Amino acid sequence: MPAARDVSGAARPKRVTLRDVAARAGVSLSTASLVFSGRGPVAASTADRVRAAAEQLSYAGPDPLASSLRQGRAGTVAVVVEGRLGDAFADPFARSVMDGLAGELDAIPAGMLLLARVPGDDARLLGQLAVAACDGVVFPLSGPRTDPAVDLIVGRGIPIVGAGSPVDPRVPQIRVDERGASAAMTRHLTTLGHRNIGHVTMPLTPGAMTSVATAADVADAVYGDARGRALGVLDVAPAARVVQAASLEIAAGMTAARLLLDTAPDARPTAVVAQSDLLAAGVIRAAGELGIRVPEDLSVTGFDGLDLPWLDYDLTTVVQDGRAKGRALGELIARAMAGQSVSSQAFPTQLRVGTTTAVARP
Amino acid sequence: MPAARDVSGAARPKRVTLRDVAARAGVSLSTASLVFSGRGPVAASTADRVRAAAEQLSYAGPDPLASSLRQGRAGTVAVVVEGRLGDAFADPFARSVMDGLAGELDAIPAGMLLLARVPGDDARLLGQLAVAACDGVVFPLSGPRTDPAVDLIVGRGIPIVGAGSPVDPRVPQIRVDERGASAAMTRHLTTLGHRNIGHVTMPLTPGAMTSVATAADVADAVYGDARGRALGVLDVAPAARVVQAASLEIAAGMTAARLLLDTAPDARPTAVVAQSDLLAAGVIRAAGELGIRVPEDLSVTGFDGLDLPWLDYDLTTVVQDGRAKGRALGELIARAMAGQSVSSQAFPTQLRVGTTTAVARP
DNA sequence: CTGTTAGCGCGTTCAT
DNA sequence: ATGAACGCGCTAACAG
Repeated sequence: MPAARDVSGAARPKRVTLRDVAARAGVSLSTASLVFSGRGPVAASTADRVRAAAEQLSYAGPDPLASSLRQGRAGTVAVVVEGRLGDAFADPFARSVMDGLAGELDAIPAGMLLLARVPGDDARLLGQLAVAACDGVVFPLSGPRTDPAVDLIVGRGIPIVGAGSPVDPRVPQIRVDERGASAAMTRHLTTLGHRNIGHVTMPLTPGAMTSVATAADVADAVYGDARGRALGVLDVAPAARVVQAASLEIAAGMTAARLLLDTAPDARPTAVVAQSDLLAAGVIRAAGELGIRVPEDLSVTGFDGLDLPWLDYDLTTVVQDGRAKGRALGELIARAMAGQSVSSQAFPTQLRVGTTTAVARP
Repeated sequence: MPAARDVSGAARPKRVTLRDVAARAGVSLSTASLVFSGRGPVAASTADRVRAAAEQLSYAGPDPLASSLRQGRAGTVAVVVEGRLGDAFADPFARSVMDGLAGELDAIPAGMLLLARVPGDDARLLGQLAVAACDGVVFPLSGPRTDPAVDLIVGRGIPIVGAGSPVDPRVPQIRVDERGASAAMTRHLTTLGHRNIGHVTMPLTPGAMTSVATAADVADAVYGDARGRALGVLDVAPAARVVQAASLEIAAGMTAARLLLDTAPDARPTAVVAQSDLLAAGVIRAAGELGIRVPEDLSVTGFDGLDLPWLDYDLTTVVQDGRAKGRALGELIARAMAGQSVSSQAFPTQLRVGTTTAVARP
């Protein structure tokens, strides 16, 4: 009694395979295979017979799993986002990056396997990456600068690319000069005469709470982009008071801003550099609630260059094209998966002056 | 000369397999397999030998593809979102549903394969579904009421679940009584004395433009939730003027609202029922620009019950728990994939009265 | 507790 | 243009 399927043969509705179709059509297995993949030359009449047989047997095409195994490729790229799914996509800039990336993956073509790094549960991500069938891994959003996942993925012989993180020689990047852009923005403010500058950072570490951050906190930041942007501010304004926001949401920006603004008027910053447009919107809102006028009493800057129609200002910000960044990531992983050697690339940003910054009042 | 790999053997860095590890450890293939899957009882010393051998050969664990083929499961659930990725996640409610769904898929455990139905390119989605390795398909957001993808997926013998769409006896649903909730909301307004009611719908069809919609347009709507909500309004206020928004974004709500509000004051609606909170925010904003006060001159209602901190009102809306809805979808697909028979379930909503509705002025 | 055996469903040589 | 064979890498069922 060799195989168990003989036992259950009567009960189980045995699945129809390419072999069955070939038999029904009176051709060999390989011929039927060619009909479905469209790769080899098959006589039209033969092909029709095969397709007819498939329809009769209600065969829906080659099994993706078996096909993948045979071809040695999963047809899938894993995309790692930071935080819960709902949070990861809360930032419009993140969405535009994902959108551009999705377009390029479609073109490969490859499916997009979405993996979330839930804060405080790195093990889950590692487990998923260990068993996920994928041909490449993309870290499209800023994550931890060092990541144990890299060893794992490299160990499986799968290419990785990132957008600034994880920092590892084996991970080619689409890299933005966060520090330089942030420094340029801060210089814009000092040029306008601002001397007392506040800074609202994105979370520096997972599970961050709203808090005042020291230079050491900045230097030790887990998240590379937040670190870079904060360093850029401190490069130009070493005395800047730095407050860390608890998330990327507007409400978090408001909370952080109050730590900066709810003080005696003469100690209060005349300008606040926020690390994202949404945080900047929160700063503006908090200022409004405190009766502080923007930009007369307070200049506010953002980062990313989002389109925020509900904001009554044209935000001074650092513009980066998220869709293009996503596409660049897609091209990078596509080339890496094709076996070509790829290397990190710089991605441009541009300072755009809006109506939220003005000369400092004497 | 049987196999080609003998030819390329010298050149190609042959991949290390479980067989190699077993040989190195001096155990049989199946024993090594048990060590990695942790399923069978293996002597601790044997297991250590195997793991040591794996490390020496830098073997990163069983190939997911081969493992999947053998087990007959991909370990992946396809999740179909409507529209481009960036757009699909623009709606916070959609994000909360996805978040809840992701949590349940994690628990199965299964990966989440994200597929987007790009408007005007249904073929792409069908192609992806035809070759995607997945054990189930979820339509978590409202899509077309009829969908050719259903035949394809059912043909592959894979379970499907949805949130109101596609409408098909083979697709169990987590179903919201859109029509009833919308009618109840409209009744809230008529009870307040409103007689001239306007309605802003979500897109009724793919590629919708801002436009006045007739009863026939509503009846023919492709998207089931938009249709149901509009029918609910018309059930209670048959004379309601209906305008279709071009997207779910605030700006689209503003544009649509102008069609309703930018008229002679005595012809203008005294209340507008919007099909989503974001559209309602657009209506409020458009009203503000036209000097129309909310709720004194105009009552506005939404749908979903989002948390919109930047809105200066507490929106009157229909609350539904998106996270819970996502979880319900996850449980449903999990049970279906386990071979259990599942059936559609009702999902509750609740009318919440805020500060954007008031009695109609005489 | 370990080894042996038999495929999962397909794509790809080669020879005809 | 077609068919026969082989094995991708692994796991499930047995036997010992």
